[in-house]
Amino acid sequence: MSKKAKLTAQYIIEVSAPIFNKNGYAATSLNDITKATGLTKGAIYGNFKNKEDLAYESFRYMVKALIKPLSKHLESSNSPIQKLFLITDFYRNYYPFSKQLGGCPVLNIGVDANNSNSELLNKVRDTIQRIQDKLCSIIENGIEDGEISTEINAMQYAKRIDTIIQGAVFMTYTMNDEVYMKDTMNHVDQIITNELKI
Amino acid sequence: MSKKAKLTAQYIIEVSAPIFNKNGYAATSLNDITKATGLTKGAIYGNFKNKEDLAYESFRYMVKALIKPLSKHLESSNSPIQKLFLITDFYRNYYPFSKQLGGCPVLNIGVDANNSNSELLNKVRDTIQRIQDKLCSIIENGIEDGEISTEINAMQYAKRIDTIIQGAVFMTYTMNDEVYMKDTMNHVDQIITNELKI
DNA sequence: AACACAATATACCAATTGGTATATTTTTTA
DNA sequence: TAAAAAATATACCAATTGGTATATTGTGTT
Repeated sequence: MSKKAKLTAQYIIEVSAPIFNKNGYAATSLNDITKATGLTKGAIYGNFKNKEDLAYESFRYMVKALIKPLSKHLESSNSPIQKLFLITDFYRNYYPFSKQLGGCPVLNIGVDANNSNSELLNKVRDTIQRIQDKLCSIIENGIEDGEISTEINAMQYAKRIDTIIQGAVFMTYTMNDEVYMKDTMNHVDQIITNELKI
Repeated sequence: MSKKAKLTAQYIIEVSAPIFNKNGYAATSLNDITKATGLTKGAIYGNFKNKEDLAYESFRYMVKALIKPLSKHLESSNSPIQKLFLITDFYRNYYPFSKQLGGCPVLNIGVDANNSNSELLNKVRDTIQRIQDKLCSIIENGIEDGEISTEINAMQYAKRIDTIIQGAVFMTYTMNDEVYMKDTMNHVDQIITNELKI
């Protein structure tokens, strides 16, 4: 793949990702993609094996565009407890942020690919696992640092918090009401304060 | 519409509903429906205006099939606090129960219809609203009966609990792991016991 | 049983689907 | 700057899409 081709491939991904994210796999046609990119099928199929391959790469790109700002946001503090509060802080603004990417890829593609047995579903699962592992290690660090109670099952709370956040994402989008996100993040803060924090 | 036609219409709905629920609107073709029902397009379009109309009626049916058993389950007790525990009890078995209907219609159709501006999306929103209203009135009854603290904002907690439950549904399905549902319901029980109950 | 009417099946429609073989253009290398 | 190679555009494919007009079958009424 030449320098040029790499750039076009990247360009196609960046344009296609929000479309797949918004509409789902089946509801996104090659015509949607050629229209949006201004390229032809020749360019698309020259750079991607097929529609599924492009959807897969689009999801990978979307997750990166989501995780990077979150990771950066977490750098503002070294305290595990503060990092947890930074997570709820990040998600308080997640609706407008993710909307500009066509929605939450984990939620949208997770549901969309659920009955497909595709590589896409595996990638979504892998993404969720990574997020929970990251959360888990923050909690574990908090236990080591003496900020978080030793009684706490780190992975259990990582899963819980992630589950609650995803519920808030679903509700916020479906009801088109940010109150769900804001109030749910207040609730997660309560959990951090009352159950995790020593 | 004759007695016969009403039966076929109902039959078409019952067969189509799990298909729409599993695959989503765009990924479900008329061919899928004619194959599954053993009927022809003539029969489908004789009983429904178009594909969207059938999807709409399918969702309505799916919600009924979901809400009725829940309502029945709640009749086991008159105590509002016990009713709340009966809800988490119901959702502890929700994965196998809803799987047989092709998944959770609120989650699946909610995400699927989100960028469609369709009547379907309005119906999903309406369904969520109804569930939360029901939850809210249980909490309000609990406050009146002196089982639940008067400090509690009933609607706020109704939304919170519903949000958490939907998160659990998403996680359970996407990760194909009932642990999410079981642990999340334990967490909701904690909220009921520690925050709502007097 | 015969008629009228409703319900379903058949046969078709244009438009769109994902994908490909080939022609043309652009980029890279020598 | 030519030649080689790679990337993109064009033109096409069979299959499928949602939907409809019409023919056929089934049902209820008298």
